[in-house]
Amino acid sequence: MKNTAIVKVFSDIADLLELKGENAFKIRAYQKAARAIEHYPKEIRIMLDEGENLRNIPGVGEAIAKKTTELVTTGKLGYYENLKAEFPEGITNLLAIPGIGPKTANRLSSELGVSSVDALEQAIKGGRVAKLFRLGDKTADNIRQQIQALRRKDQRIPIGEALPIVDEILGSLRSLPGVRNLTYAGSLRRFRQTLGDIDLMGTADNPKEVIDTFVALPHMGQVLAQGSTKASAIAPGGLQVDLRMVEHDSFGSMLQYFTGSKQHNISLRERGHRQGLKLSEYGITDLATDKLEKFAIEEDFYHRLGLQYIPPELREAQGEVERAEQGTLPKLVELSDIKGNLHSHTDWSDGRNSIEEMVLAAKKLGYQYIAITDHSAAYGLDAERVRRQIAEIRALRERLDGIHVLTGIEVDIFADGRLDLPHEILSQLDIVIGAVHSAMNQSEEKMTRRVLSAIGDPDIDIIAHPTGRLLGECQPPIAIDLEAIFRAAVKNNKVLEINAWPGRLDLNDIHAFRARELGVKLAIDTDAHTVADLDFMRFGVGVARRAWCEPQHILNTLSLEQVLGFLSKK
DNA sequence: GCCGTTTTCGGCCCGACTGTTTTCAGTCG
Repeated sequence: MKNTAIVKVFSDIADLLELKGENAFKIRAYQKAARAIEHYPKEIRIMLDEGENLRNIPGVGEAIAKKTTELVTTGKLGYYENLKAEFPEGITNLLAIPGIGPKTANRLSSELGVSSVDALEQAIKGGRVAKLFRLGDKTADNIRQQIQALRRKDQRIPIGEALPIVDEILGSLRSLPGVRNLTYAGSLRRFRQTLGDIDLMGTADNPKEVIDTFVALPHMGQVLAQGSTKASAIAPGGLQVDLRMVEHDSFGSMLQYFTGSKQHNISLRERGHRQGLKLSEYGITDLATDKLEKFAIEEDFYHRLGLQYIPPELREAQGEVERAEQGTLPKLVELSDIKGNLHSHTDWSDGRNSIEEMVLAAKKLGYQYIAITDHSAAYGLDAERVRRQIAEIRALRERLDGIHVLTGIEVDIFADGRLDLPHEILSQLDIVIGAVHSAMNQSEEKMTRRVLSAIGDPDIDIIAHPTGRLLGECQPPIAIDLEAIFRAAVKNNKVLEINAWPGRLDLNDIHAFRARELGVKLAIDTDAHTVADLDFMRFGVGVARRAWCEPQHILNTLSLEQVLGFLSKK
C-alpha cells in the first residue's frame, strides 16, 4: 500500500470524527498525521520492512503508528471500517463544499435525509435547506453557488500554466505609481507543483488604485469581490486570483502569514507560544507586556523568533523549524548556480530549432555548456544520423566560442530493458540519457527490472523523467519501484533527472527529496524542444529546492571541466 | 491523539468573515 492510500484513510477518519463531534484536537491529530505522511519522502511499506519505527514521522504517535501498521500489513483498518458504518455513505462529500462544515453536514443528513451533493442541490431547489434553524435564504443560495463552482472548477492548475499569467498581472500592476511591494504568496510562493488559487499581496501609497486596476486588467474575467484593500477575480484558465493590499509596516508578517503553509505557521506559533509570544499576521505580541511588534520585512520576523530565515519552498512542516533553530538549514540551490543544460532537442528529432539556435540561446543564458540529446532511432536518430550529428557539432565547436556543446542522445529503453542504439554508437557520445517512452503499462516488477537494466548499462549516464507522469493530462506515472531505482543509481553512480518541463516536473519534489537523502546525484534538465523552453530551468530549480537540494546535489551546477570529468568516469 | 528547555498530564494557533442573530455559532485560511 502506497503512502497516498494511507493519507486518504486518515483524512477520511478526520472527516468522520468531525461529523461525530469528536474532540477537536483528536481530529487535528489525524489531519496532522495525514499531512505528515503525504509529505514524507519514504514509503511506509519500506519503513516497516526495514523495521523502522513509524513514530519517527512527526505527528505519528503510538495509536496512529499501530493503525498504520494494521492498514499496511492487512490492507484494512478495523477502526476505519467501524467508523464508516456509523454514517450514511457519501456524507463526507458534503464537507468538500466550501461553507459546509461538520455541523451543517450532520443537520442536512439528520433533518433532511440529505447525504449527497446531488440530493443537497435538490433540497435547496425545494426550499427545504433555507427553512432549517439558523440557516436562511442567503446561506442556501451560497451553498448552491459553491456546488456549481465546485462542478465548474477544473482540477488544480499546474504551476507552469499559472506562473506566466501571474507574472503578467504583477508586471502590469508594478508599473503603477506608489507601488512599493508586490509579490505572490501562498502555494505559488512555496512553489507547489499544482495550485488551487493565487494569492497576491503588496503595499502602495494608493492601494485603492491598485485594486481598481487589477480587476480592470484586460484579460481578467469575472470579479468575485472588490473592496478598498482586497479583490478576487478569475484569470484566464479559470484561475482565481486574490489581491490583498496591506500596511507597509506589517508587510513582512503579512507575507509570512499568507505564504503558509498552514502547518508551518502552526508549528511556528506553537513554538512562539513556548517563548511567551503570540504570532499573527499583524506581527508578534509579547504576552508579558501585551505589546505588538510589527514587521515590514519577512526575514526580521523569523530572526525575532531566534530562527534562521526559512525559504518559502521549505515551509511544509517537515522539520524546517527545528533546523532553522539549530541554524542548519540547507543552502538551497538557486537558478544562478546552474551552469548548463544537459537535455535538449533540435530539429534533428522533434525539436523546433536548429542545433546552432539552441546553442546560442544557451550561451545567452550564461551557460558554460549545453548537451544536444535528440531522440534515438524510434523517434529520430539512427546510428548513421548520430554520426552525422556528431560531425556537425564538432564543426560547430570550431565556429563558436564561449560555450561548449556536448554530443548526446536521449536513447529509448525498450520494454525488455535493451537500448535502441548499440554500444559502438553510444560510446562515441559525451552524454547518454535513457528514457522510457513506450510500453508504459508494464507491471511494476517488469518496469523496475527494465529501468534497472538501463541503470546497470555502462553507456547510460542519466535516466530522464523517471516516473513518466504528465501533469494535468491523462498520462499517469508508470508503475515503478523508485526506492530500488534510487539505490541502484547510487550504486552505479548514475544520475536521475528532475525534468523541468512544466508539464512533467519529474522526479517530483517528494521523490527528489528521497533520492537526495539516499545520495542520488540529480540533474535539472529542461528537456527543451525550442529555444524558449530553455527558460523552464526555473521550474526544475523550484522542485529541487522543495527537495532540500543544495548545489552539490545537482550535476549541472558543476563547471564544464567537472561535468566532463564526471561523465568520463563512467 | 500527540507531545515536552516549566509538563508523562494538561495543554493544544490565531484572526476574520458571514449570516443569523440581539450576542454568537459555524466556517475558513
